[in-house]
Amino acid sequence: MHERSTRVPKFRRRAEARPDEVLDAALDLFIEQGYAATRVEDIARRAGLSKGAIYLYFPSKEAIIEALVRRALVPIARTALGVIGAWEGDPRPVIATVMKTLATRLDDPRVIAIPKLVFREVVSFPELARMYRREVLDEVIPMLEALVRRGIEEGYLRQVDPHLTVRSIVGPVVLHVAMAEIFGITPPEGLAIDRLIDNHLTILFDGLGAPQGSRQWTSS
Amino acid sequence: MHERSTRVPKFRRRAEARPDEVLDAALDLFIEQGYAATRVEDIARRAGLSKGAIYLYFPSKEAIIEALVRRALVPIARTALGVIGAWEGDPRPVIATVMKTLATRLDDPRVIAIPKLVFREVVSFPELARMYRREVLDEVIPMLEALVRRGIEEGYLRQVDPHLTVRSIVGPVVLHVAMAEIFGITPPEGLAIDRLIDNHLTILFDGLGAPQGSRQWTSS
DNA sequence: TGCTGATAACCCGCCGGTCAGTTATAAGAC
DNA sequence: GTCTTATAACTGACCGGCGGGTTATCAGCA
Repeated sequence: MHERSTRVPKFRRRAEARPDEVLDAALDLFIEQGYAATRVEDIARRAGLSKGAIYLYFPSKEAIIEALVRRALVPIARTALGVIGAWEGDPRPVIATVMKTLATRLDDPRVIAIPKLVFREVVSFPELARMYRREVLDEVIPMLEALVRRGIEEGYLRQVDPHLTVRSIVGPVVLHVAMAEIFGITPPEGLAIDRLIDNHLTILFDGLGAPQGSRQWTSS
Repeated sequence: MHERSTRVPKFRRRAEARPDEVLDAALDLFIEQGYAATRVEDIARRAGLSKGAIYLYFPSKEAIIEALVRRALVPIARTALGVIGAWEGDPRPVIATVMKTLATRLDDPRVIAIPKLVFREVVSFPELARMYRREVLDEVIPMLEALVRRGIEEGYLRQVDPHLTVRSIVGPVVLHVAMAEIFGITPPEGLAIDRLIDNHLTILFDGLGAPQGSRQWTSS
């Protein structure tokens, strides 16, 4: 990651790049050891600074984790918006695409780290959960709900509760990642998230029940 | 030591009950404020003790959380074992029963608190995750897998990957509870976990797609 | 010479853990 | 009963380190 050269220029960059470097270092350490166990001094060292310098850019340790989550939210929300927006006809291909996109993104340790952080620290910092809900969930969930609702109205989908059905769509992926992350429980062949998605979409669209005119929804 | 009485109470004020009382108090506080933010003194006060007395029963703060999780695991594992064991024929009714049982149990704040604790503290105490995996997951998951596998072999279920399919079965319930717990996102009518299960089982068994031949335009 | 980014020693409140001392309980002795 | 004795159960003051946050000072640059 960081190369530590012996001839290190004392005053390197302009101050503009510093905050992001601090956040990068903090994210690494929060992933490794969690928020409470990470000292500000650790963050400073990894960012190539002294502890005091941290406080030139952030007023407190808590401000670091908030800025970290806030910074991560921007691209997530932006990505999600584009995909679903305008769509006519059968919503199933859209669902399949969204799932694959989601799976790909969650495969990145530095992406999955954010919801993990939010979850772990939510008791100490409720503001994190509010941010995450406002910026991500309140954008994505209603969109998926609307997608399901329209699919029902247009006769493509069975009569189900759109709100609850969103859980049936994304729940398995979340659980898959969570089990791998926390307990190290993965399929014999590794994470195999693509295979999970395929398996799940088959069940989701056509049901677990007996074979009857099954279809393949894998697009790759 | 001189012991002569067949009556068990050797010398007690309340020593026998103390460890459990301490664990109860600790669970309450861990739920409210998390492990790191809870002082041993807090636990002692709520249990009606002084801090020093805690260390008569537990060697360290970490031992408290371990004992807490361990105590919770016994009934969980025991419950799960009985349900699935011997079953012939269509596995779908068993799955439905298991799901409803799971949902009911997770509705209890003091039950759901345990996996939440494990998840939050897993970075600091990997032993928690190992315990949880060994005592709960490694018991339940293979059983569900075997259920699915037999269902396939006997022609009741579609050809799917049994391992991955377990995620499609329980994932939505986990996500439902997690969203409610962390972000306060619930259906308009409240948690409605029974309705979630019904909706999910419909999709799981029969698929999200409209029933064959009934792909109709909106029928009121 | 003055400004800025950065430092390292310092301060101090917090909390896990300890321990000498105190109190409650029970069993004999009478 | 009640006095004595033994000890389990418990207390609360204390310690030590740890880590978040501060500040006096410096080093480079124009």
